[in-house]
Amino acid sequence: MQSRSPAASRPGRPRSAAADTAILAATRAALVELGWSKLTLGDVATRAGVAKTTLYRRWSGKNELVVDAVAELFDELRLPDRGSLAADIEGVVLQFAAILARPEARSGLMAVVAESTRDDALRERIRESIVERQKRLVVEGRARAQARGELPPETDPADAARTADLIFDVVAGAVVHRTLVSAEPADEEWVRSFTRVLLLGLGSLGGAA
Amino acid sequence: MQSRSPAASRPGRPRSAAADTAILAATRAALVELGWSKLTLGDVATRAGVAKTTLYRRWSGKNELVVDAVAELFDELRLPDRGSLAADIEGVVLQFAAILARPEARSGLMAVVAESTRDDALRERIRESIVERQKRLVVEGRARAQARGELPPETDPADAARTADLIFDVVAGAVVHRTLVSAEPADEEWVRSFTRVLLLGLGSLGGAA
Amino acid sequence: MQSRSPAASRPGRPRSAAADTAILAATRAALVELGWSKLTLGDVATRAGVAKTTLYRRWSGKNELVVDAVAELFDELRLPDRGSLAADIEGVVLQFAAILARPEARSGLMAVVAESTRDDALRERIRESIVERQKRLVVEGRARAQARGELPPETDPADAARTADLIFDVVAGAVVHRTLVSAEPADEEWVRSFTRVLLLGLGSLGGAA
Amino acid sequence: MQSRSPAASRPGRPRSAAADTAILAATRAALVELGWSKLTLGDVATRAGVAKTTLYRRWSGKNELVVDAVAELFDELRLPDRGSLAADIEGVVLQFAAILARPEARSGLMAVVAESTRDDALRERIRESIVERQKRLVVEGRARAQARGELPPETDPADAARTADLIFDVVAGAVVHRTLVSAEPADEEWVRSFTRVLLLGLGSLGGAA
DNA sequence: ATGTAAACGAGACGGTACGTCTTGTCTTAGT
DNA sequence: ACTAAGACAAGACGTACCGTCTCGTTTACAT
Repeated sequence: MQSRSPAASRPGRPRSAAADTAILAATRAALVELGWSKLTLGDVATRAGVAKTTLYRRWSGKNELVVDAVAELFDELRLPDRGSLAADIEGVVLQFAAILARPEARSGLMAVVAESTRDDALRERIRESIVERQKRLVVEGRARAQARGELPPETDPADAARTADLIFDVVAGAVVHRTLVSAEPADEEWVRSFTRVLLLGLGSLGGAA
Repeated sequence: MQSRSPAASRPGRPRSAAADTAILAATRAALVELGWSKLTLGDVATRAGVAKTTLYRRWSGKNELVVDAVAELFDELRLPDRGSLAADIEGVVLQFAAILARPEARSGLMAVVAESTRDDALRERIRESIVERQKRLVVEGRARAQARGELPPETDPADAARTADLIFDVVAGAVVHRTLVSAEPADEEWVRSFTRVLLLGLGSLGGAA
Repeated sequence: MQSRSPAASRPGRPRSAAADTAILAATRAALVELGWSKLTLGDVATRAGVAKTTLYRRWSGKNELVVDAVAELFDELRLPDRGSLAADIEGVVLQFAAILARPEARSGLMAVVAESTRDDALRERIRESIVERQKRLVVEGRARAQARGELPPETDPADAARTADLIFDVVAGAVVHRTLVSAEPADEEWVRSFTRVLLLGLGSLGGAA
Repeated sequence: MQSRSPAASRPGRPRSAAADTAILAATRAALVELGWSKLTLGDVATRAGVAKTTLYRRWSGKNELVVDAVAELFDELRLPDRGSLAADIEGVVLQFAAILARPEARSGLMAVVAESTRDDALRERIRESIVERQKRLVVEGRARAQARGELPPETDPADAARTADLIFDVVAGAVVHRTLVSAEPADEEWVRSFTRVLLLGLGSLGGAA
């Protein structure tokens, strides 16, 4: 969705707000049924009850459309306050895994990431709409853990940012890899093991599971 | 590449061994120039100096072809013996990051993973050709660390397998996410930080970088 | 060319009228250069400056297209009034022979007739577009000869139709066979001999040529 | 079938005589089932229990093969002695019509004639194998009619040849056009009408049918 | 009996065209 | 100015045949 400057009352028939919603919903439905590679913009337009022209007027192509359709899914994520850092991490990872279990996310997310390796504008759009937007969970979680005394307060803000990035890559990467590449469920047992490694390191795995 | 039963001398003209090599090389070249979504099998055939039919006789489609072309890249990975578990991990992660920095891997790998979310046969092929094949690095690395006394020996073999899977998901996932999603280089500094978290846990990050 | 019901203003962009003309002309040009069997629809589309889809939207295949392209050639035929039945026949047969001497007619006509032996819809299309349309020449010629008193008026209309069919088969068949099978020119001398046989019968051939 | 110079015992394995027979029969069977345009040499080879190479060793392509396969059909034609020229003509025309009613002849004959408009070697082959070979019927029929006194003896041999060609074109052309273009049966009634016109001319049609 | 040479079956090969599909643009008429 | 509908140019898709080739095997004749 490209922002229209002041959205001030421009001449002519205004754009239908309902169309945007219908198109994004139709995109997700098509992702579920067909997957990314068999999804066609003509089909999405038909499902949304909209002409292809309308669709192209608002998005420049399939990739941008899918990014927007998928990005909405991740806005559901909430950081629960379960009383401890470990419990908080487990909670948010399980939510993340649940989203990745939905076919519209599975197929769409990896596809646009793949496309973004050759399209800088697309990569920036993904970063804005998905990555940076969810990084808030790491920042909040760490602040809460520091308040509880579970983690030391950081000194250098640049260092803090670098650390947040690292944690985000480790957490998101592990869940995505488990779910999409290894194709195994990120269930409660796995999440507990993962959280222990994250907090204590590999050495902690020696003892009881 | 599908295994021909015993390759026993069947009647008719035998398949050209050179064609396989040429096709896979052409596929990688096309991935570099065009990326996955603009790669066409007709173009690959032309680059390889081969007819489209020859290509379809050996691979059932673009996805299978790209899996094979990309899988060969990861066979270069070696587990160096650098004297400590941390150093070994850093070494192999840097190699992995170097492969993911190559455009033929970046574009191809995520795309086939995306496709595999809707194609079980493809997912199995990826697992066989890439995931399980490289999991050897985790197994070897752990054995070496246990020999050094850096990690406790495992007792339950089922548990050992589960742990290897977890480590693989964490390592591979983090590097892939850093490289392709966050689109930041997995350079020596990042690899050191990552390895420290992996071995010691989040708490270790408080002190000096 | 399939008639669109009332061609009433249907929604959407109307079909380009220029495309039809360009396609049929391109088809004839391709018949001249390549002949029927090497004519490809992709090539016709390119020559006409039109996409293949546009072509397939209007014709169901090569045969239908060639029938339409060839049929237009025969619409040039005119029945001259040369004062006698013999002279009229000679005139129209020479025109017919001249058309069959053109490569776009030679190659196309026989080919679609051959195809029509296994395709009833195609046969009907040929009959409508070519055969029945030119049968007018026989009907007009006979009426004129009857007006001159050269032929007796017919009594039974069904019999008249049967006779017109017979004459058409004899005339068209002889010229086609001479031109395409025997591959000899249907020149003035031949046409004179043929007309004499047609009017007077084989016995008339005994005397002077 | 290209004649091998002296067929003298050349070295090496001799060509299988059975293969020729099987291939021509398979060609006719394929013409019946598929028609000319869908007949493929690979399919003919399979039907004949023969490799494609064997087929190409003997015929240079589809057209040559079909000419040979169809030519054999016309060798069945016999000139009956029914006592009068009219009866003789009717007899042989009915035989000719019967052959053209068979699907292997219908589809194949016109197709190769169409192809021959752009291939001089093919036209010559058709003339040799089919046209000139059956022209004997005209020559014999005329000789018999002259012996009976129904036709005057010819004086100029060149003129006689020209007349035989004309008659052949008229008879063969009319039957082919009736059968394949008009797609009406050349039944006894039609043959009687046609023979009357041929012998007596158009004027004879005025009276009773 | 052995050697030589061509024909044989099988099927892979480089090509070309097929008819369909999707893309992104364009042109109409209707709102 | 916006919409729905659909035609348009472009070009990839995966399949089918083409006619050629490369195999290993078979069949004849001439030593």
